[in-house]
Amino acid sequence: MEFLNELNESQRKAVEYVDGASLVIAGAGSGKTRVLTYKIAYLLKKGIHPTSILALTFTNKAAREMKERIAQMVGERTARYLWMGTFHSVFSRILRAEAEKTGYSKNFSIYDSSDSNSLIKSIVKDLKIDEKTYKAGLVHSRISFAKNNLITPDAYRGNTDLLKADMYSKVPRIVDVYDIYTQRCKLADAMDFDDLLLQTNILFRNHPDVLQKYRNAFSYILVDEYQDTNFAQYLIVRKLSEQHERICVVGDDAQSIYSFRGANIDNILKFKNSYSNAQVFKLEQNYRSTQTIVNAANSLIDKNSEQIRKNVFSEKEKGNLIKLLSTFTDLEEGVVVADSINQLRRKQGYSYQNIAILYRTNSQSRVLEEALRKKAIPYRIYGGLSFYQRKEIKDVIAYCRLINNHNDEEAIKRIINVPARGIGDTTVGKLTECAQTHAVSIWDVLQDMLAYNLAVNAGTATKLAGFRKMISFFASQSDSLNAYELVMQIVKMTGIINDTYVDKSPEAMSRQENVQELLKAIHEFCEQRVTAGESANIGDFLSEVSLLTDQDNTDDANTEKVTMMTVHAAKGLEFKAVFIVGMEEDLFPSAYAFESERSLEEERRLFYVAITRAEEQCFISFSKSRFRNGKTTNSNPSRFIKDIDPQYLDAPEEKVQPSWLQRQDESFDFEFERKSFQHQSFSSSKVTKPVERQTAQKLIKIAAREQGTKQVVENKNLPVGAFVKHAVFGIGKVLETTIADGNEKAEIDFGEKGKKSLLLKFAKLELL
DNA sequence: GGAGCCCCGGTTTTT
DNA sequence: CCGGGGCTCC
Repeated sequence: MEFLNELNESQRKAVEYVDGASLVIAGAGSGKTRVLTYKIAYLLKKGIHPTSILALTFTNKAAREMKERIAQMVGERTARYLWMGTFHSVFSRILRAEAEKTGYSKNFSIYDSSDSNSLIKSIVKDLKIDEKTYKAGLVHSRISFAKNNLITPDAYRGNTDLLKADMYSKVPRIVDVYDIYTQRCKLADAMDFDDLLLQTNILFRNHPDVLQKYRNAFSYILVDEYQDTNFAQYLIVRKLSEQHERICVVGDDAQSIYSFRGANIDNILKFKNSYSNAQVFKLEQNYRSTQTIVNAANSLIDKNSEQIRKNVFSEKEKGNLIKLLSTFTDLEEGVVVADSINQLRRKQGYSYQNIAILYRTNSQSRVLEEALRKKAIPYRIYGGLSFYQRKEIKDVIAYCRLINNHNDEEAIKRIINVPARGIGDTTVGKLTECAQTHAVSIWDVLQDMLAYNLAVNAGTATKLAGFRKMISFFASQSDSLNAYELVMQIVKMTGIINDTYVDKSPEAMSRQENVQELLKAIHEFCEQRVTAGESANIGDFLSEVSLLTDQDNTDDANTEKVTMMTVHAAKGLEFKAVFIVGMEEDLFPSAYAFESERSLEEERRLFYVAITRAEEQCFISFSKSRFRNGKTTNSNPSRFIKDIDPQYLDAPEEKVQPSWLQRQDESFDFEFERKSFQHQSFSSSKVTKPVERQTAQKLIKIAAREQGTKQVVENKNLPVGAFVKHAVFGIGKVLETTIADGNEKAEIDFGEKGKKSLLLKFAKLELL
């Protein structure tokens, strides 16, 4: 097996150990995926049958890429039989296969988060409890937490800790919502994402024979990104592997950034508690980044208390220092980043696709976009609304779901009046209520409206019957037509396709394109399945598409464009140059992270992930003010900057403060005082005074001193409506203030002297 | 039942 | 600033 020579010693050891449980701690850029793929190839070459290998990942993309690499090593004909996929897709397959033991049908629908939220919302409404207190997102995250910890509604009711916690949080009825939510999902023959794991656990618990079957089937189990597993996932893996303990988990505790989604870092930290004989392998050589970047990242993560200590090192060149970029406004930040990108291209020959801009929140992308656009720098933004979350796409999918599973409540509610066919909210409300009282699905009510005493007038009844017949007709076709042919019929007959042709507005055009795109995707899906000799009906399509996100949209990933994404989305990727922007208190770390040391440490890991994306150059920028939620707020450099050993940082020469910023301080005195009166604590030096030259150390000291000071000045702009006095124009009223190219401008009405647009850095205005 | 206005609230998000 | 949801008016 000469391919093992392509590995370094620790990688090779990790690959060759197959006799028992092992934990591979893989530092950033240390060849984690390589170890996994080689290990699978190694097992296959040792004669293990591909169907006995279960490899679990967190994204479809990771699974697909790994499968491709393995196919290259051992051949496609072998690789295709591997059980490789996301937790959710693998276990949804098993749940469908074992449907008669689960209480769900094999055609069960999968509710995505928005389906879950909308169902929760309707339940909260039904229970007549306050919708503001019981916000769908909040309730969903609690339900999700419960499910991830295998706490059923009954167990929840018996758990005094949870009940108390809910009482203190003033949401004591969460448990009722959870209970009803579970019933409604069941009635709709639908599982949400968390159910796929919960129900798998329940299946294994209630049916030891089934568990045993899969234990025997999977003689080797591998788990990628183990630091991101939750309890439900941990237990599935544990149950499947506890007899033979031929399990290998790979991950990096330093890159655990999904605890808000239920991931439990303890799973990796305490792996040895579950598998006491486990061998631990550490991959510590980083092949991605320069020494400076690796060392800087190490010095940062060293500040976390909860971690598995490791010594990540790089043998690449030392490389440039991490450059700190300090600006006064977020607009200026955009300009500086754009300029630096141009410089990287000119002086170092980087191309756009070598460069990424990473931020903490999606909303930061806007200003950056504008700055790049102004300098004609091409970019591509990842994240935001995914393809499958777009309305028109979800509508079409909802038709498919309803045809496949008539009881799917969220699907029927979604499309019963799309395109508009005169079945409004009132009617849907009646239908839902009627279904509730008889404990049946909405579809059941439609089947026999008279028997269920549905109180609608004759016209509405006709429309409902028409809808029901249409869905039944599609369903009757679903055996003879493949997914593509059926969806084609749907979009034509329902008028969805015509709906998108109503006008030539950009929105309508885009919807049209999206539907076409979907049709194309379904077409490809069908062709692939047919080539592989598999069926390609609507159910086959749905079971794939429900667990698909467009993270793996590779359409123009290799084009000449700068990548812009959140740090979360950047995990696993690498770029020659990385800009981490908005490194400010309350933004990164997020203001939400201050509740606990744990969440603060997670933010630090997030920053660690960001830095370690860089191969050669890393830039960290922060701004002294930022436009957020409609307001300009002042901000201080992130505490995390001072966590990095200053010897790896190149701090900026502080520019002389522009006069407009200084005078702004004065003009805002009254606003300043009002606020500081309200909040007792404030420091008078909100803005760093001009400094000729600041070393990294000094700057970091300032960061240290300023962090923790609550912001009191909210609006740096001249207040609209204020009266000002100008040396030449006299007294005027402020109509509007804007910031263009980092310069604050004000539109001021000077009465008979007319309206003037003035740059505040030049106009000597006195606030009256 | 549907279009247009007002008010509120606003992290991250592999499935 | 922005989108979503609730409300009003046709």
